[in-house]
Amino acid sequence: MKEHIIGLIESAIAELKNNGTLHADTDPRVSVENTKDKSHGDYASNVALALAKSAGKNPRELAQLICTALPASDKLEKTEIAGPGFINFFMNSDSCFEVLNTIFTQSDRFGHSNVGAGKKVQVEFVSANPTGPLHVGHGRGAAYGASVADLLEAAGYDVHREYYVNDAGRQMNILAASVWLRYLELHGAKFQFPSNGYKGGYVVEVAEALKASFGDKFIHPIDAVFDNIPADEPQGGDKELHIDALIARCRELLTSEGYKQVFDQGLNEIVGDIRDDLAGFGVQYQQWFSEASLAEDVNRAIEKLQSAGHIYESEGALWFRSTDFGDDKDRVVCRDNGETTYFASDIAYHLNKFERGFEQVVNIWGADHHGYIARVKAALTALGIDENKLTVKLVQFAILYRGQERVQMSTRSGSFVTLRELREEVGNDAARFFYVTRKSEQHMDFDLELAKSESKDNPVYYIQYAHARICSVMRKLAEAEYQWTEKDGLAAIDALTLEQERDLATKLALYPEVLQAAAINHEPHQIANYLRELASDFHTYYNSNKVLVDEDAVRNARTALCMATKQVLLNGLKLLGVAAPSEM
RNA sequence: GCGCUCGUAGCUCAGUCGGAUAGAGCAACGGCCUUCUAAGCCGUGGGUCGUAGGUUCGAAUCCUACCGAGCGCGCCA
Repeated sequence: MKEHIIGLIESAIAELKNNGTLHADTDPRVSVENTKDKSHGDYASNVALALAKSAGKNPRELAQLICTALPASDKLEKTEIAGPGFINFFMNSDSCFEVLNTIFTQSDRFGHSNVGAGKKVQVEFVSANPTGPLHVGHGRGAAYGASVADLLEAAGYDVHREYYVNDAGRQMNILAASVWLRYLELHGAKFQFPSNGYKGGYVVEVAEALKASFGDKFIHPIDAVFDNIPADEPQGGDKELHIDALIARCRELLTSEGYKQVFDQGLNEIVGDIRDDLAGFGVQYQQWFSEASLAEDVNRAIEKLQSAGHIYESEGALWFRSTDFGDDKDRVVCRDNGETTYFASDIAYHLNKFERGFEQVVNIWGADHHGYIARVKAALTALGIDENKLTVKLVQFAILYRGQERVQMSTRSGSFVTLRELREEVGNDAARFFYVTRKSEQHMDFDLELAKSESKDNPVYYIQYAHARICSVMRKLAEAEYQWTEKDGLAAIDALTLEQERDLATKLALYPEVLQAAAINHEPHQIANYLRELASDFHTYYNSNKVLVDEDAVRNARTALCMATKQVLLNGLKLLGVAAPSEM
């Protein structure tokens, strides 16, 4: 419809150019927007305002000229000039309810588009270190990323969802050592657990699984384990040196084969747990990408940068001159001990992404990683890849409240609130919805009490209830032994004469546009807000008008409007990963 | 100190490409169940869009400076 109006205006402008009213070179993009106020019609355009200056006419006069030059349209009831020179377009009733036919025809694909044109896009999200269960902070990235991916798919992109598993590096070694020490405890060893080790209860569970799989295989006398290990922090030593020495001892005593078994036990148990957790949250991936599998790519990436002249050596380390590409400082890619850095892996990973043929890459990161964007983009540019193909979306942390009271989270103590606990407490639907109801870069307060409440305060229930109400009407319709088909409904569409019916249909017609904007801007909250408005319009209508009236035409038409609403609610909720219950 | 993300009603937040009188929900107050689910609906009040300049027909939106909040600034991941 909007395109239709743009077309009308464009041909009007073309005509004004022909008769010399407008300069031939004036070629502004025609802007048509949805009106906020119904008295302004259904659509409005500001072309006259935008062109007034170059045409040397006042805006209202020019608007009048454009209006007279508009070709006739059977979709419009009238046009008006208003305010400083806006042109308002009023749709006629038929074109207003055309959308019902479209919705029935396209059903679960209503709102989908092909703006993505099958472009391959990768969405990488969550990617939390597999050193422990996901906590509530990861939940927001999970809900957001999953919805963004679904939105892009609905917009015609070929979407690949990926989780980058940080299965290399020091943190994982600390986990392996922690698992092994807990395993020794299970076999009766007594000692002070390292202050920098992973202390969460899940480590003990992994140790138990290790014991179940391998029995006594990894037992060593505790004196041998702690012999000549530098003191831990509580004993006046350095906690980093202490844990590093324990890792080295672990490798030494278990040999590389045994160490790998312990390491893999931890990795697999925890990745498995994360995978189950996310699956329970309705979040699925096409691929779980292992950092460790990049080993060769890392060297290749560094060599590539080297041959392009972007690497130099200093203080025994290899540095990437990222300052040439807008970064604050140069970055080490290979340490003086010969080990490559995490950043080097990340360069390789991003190179790998583009080598796999993704035309667009979307990374969803916690806001604390924002300092990383510049260097990754610098690396891409240095590798000859257009940095604009990478979009990084930052997700701010959610602060949990229980009513007025802030819920404290502390990772160190191991007593943090896990995503799983959150899901069990408030339910998947409320959690998914609440996480995406605010724009991602906005700080968010997450009130557990509100998310749990089954009342009108809770927007999730409000929207779901609208869907359930329509399902209920359909059950009543069947009980009353009325017959209804989409065809009957569409045939009776003239019976929709109320203003509220028109408002509701107009809102339905807006959905494809909202979906497209939400997809392009990676903003699922637009869907959440839209659904709330749609539910509100529906409740208003439903409350003041009976659907199942005796008169066949009115009943059939209203039922059609309800069914169309039901479809759009369902489509929208699905994109947010929220269920659409048929009764509540 | 430098950088990133922000600052909109008492609270939580929308506000799309710069458009008309800045919107929702909650909270507050007042109404509506004999009727398809009251998990709902209707109404009222509530604003210096952090501050000060600038850009223009027009600024919550764009630019600059400042104030305030959070985060980041490692040969950790």
